[in-house]
Amino acid sequence: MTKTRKSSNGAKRPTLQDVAKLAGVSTAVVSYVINDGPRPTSDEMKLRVNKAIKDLNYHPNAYARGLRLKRTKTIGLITYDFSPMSVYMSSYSAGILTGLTGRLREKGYFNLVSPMTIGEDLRPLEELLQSERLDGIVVRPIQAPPATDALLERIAASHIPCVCIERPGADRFGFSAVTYDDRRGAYDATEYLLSQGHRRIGYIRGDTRFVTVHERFAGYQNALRHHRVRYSEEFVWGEDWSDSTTRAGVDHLLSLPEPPTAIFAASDGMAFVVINQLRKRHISVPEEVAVVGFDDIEMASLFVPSLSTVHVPLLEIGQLAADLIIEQVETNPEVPPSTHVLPVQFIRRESA
Amino acid sequence: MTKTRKSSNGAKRPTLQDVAKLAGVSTAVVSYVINDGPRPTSDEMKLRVNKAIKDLNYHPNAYARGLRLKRTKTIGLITYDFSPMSVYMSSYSAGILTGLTGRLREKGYFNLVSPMTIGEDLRPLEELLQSERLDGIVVRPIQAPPATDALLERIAASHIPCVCIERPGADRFGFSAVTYDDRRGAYDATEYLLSQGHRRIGYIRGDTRFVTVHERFAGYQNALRHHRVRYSEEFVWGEDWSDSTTRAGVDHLLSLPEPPTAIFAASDGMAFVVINQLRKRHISVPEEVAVVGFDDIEMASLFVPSLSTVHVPLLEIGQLAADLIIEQVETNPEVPPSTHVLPVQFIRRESA
DNA sequence: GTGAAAGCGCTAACAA
DNA sequence: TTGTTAGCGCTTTCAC
Repeated sequence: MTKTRKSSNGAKRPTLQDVAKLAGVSTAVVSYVINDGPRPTSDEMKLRVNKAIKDLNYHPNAYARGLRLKRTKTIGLITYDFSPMSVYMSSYSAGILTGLTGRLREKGYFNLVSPMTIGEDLRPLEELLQSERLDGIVVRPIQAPPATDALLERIAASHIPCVCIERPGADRFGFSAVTYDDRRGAYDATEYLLSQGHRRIGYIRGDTRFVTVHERFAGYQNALRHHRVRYSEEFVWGEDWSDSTTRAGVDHLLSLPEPPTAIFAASDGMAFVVINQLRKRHISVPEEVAVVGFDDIEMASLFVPSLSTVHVPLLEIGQLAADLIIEQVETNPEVPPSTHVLPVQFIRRESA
Repeated sequence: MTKTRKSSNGAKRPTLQDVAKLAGVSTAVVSYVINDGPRPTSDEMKLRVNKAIKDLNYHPNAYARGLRLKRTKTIGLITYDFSPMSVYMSSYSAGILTGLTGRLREKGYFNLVSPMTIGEDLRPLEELLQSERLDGIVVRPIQAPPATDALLERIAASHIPCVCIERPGADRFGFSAVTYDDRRGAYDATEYLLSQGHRRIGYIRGDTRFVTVHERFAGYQNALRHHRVRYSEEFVWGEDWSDSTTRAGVDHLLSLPEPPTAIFAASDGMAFVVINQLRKRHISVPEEVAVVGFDDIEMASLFVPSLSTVHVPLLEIGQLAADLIIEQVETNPEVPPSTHVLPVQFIRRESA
């Protein structure tokens, strides 16, 4: 390979200078034409310049432009989870990511995914924030305000526009947020089970470090209370998402003198394990024990039996977050923060 | 607009100049200290400069540095799929992404995910390539060389180092590649079924536009041939991944005068649907019909019955791709392209 | 309408 | 060793 001009990349890319030279105009005019402003240009200039751009296959250098404009067309997605890479691993966040990346791209923005692990040193984050790489940030904190404050504090201190996804940050940060009504979803699912005549409903809770786990649990309790059905702590199980804990929960529930006739698992993933375990013990679903999940991930409709669950509009969450952050980045007079709570919907399938 | 501070972000970030001023040294020295070269500095300078950096909480502007060095510490991941966002949606690519992002991050690189849709206009890609945002590219083309040539052609023309994942590009591009031996995996899985006494093995193929689909199919055929078991076209079904096609395939196979005793689905997702459909028809798995899948996504071990399948080292694929692309970016004398074929492994579980 | 030129923040020659 | 300074490619003020 011949190494004529540039250090590593072979051919030198044309610059705005080259375009100007070829078109026989000044660099200013080229810039005006490209950006359609801020000064007007004659049609003839436009034509000449555009021809030169085509001929050279010229594309502006994003870094030069970024340096000058302090605008990078890049939005960071920061996740803050216990496992470094659960961003991708769960179908749940895959939905959010898909919505987010898609909408950003439509609007000409790039998406820099940066997964942070809870408890991890925040210095890499600091570096990312201060390096002026990002126009805006979408952050997905899964814990309640106190736990995520350190993270959000750093982001706030950076003065980079930020939108929270799933959980709002503490009010004082003034970040907009896109969340969904998981309490209501759990309420609806529980109410459905009650309407089917179930009076003893086991609840597999999930990792209690997640706020959403508390919200969903509250929905379950509210529904019971509202329908005057006795709530019993022995029906509730779980401190984490693990398969073993979930299976132990099923065993525990079945060992009760009056075992539940339905089990509400606070995530689809756990619901699958619950069904798995019930079947291992030769208990049919939904005939002997009904099971409902939460999230409506793709597999929910595929599973055998298909899973009754609460549909969370994951795609829409991502899209709305993209819209909000771009609005904030592009609007100079800061838009007042807003919190959007998206509705969820109970989906009845075979398992309950 | 007040020129003193910053345009949108309130406080102005400190620059290298500020550090130099505070430390009472020249900007060159600050740069030397930060980058530990290219000129030596005295320990006293190092101390003074580092103190100033701490005091100001200084972090270099990535875009200024990028403009100067032509190095952005950013690797693009370009996927080329039929659906715009299947990157995230499948557990399959989630595994690859996790490995890739994780390793890049460890080595101080950022990851810009850019999903391309097959048939889509390549102009956005062109823009990304020419805008000097990326140090390197990891591309995941799912089709065979001729179909992906246009895409790879553009990448090659940009002279940005590139590594192919899953499928190698045509030789002439000279890209390194990380792939896995899916033909062998299908061979092993088929051989296992044969060893269990199955002689009529249905094959659900998947979307034939994917190269991997052909590879896996070839493995199935090879195993049959090698063991002198009759291959019959009526045992093969499918032109896409859809649930309906898969279900129809099961119905078709069962309707044969001599229906298969085992079904090999070329992806775990389809295997789930196959089992689903078999159960709908009250056929027990694996007693009446054995089922094996391919990929070993997370759900495979969770499913009821747990799925016998071919384990693909998705994480390792991503990690190795990261290693290769960084090596290429950071090594000036171009490293010769290499193709790495990772081994796969048949995992026996309950379904077969 | 157009051109000249001053920087954005950084690195690395070139001087000292 | 350290300081001075010329750019990287772009936008935009200022002059014409």
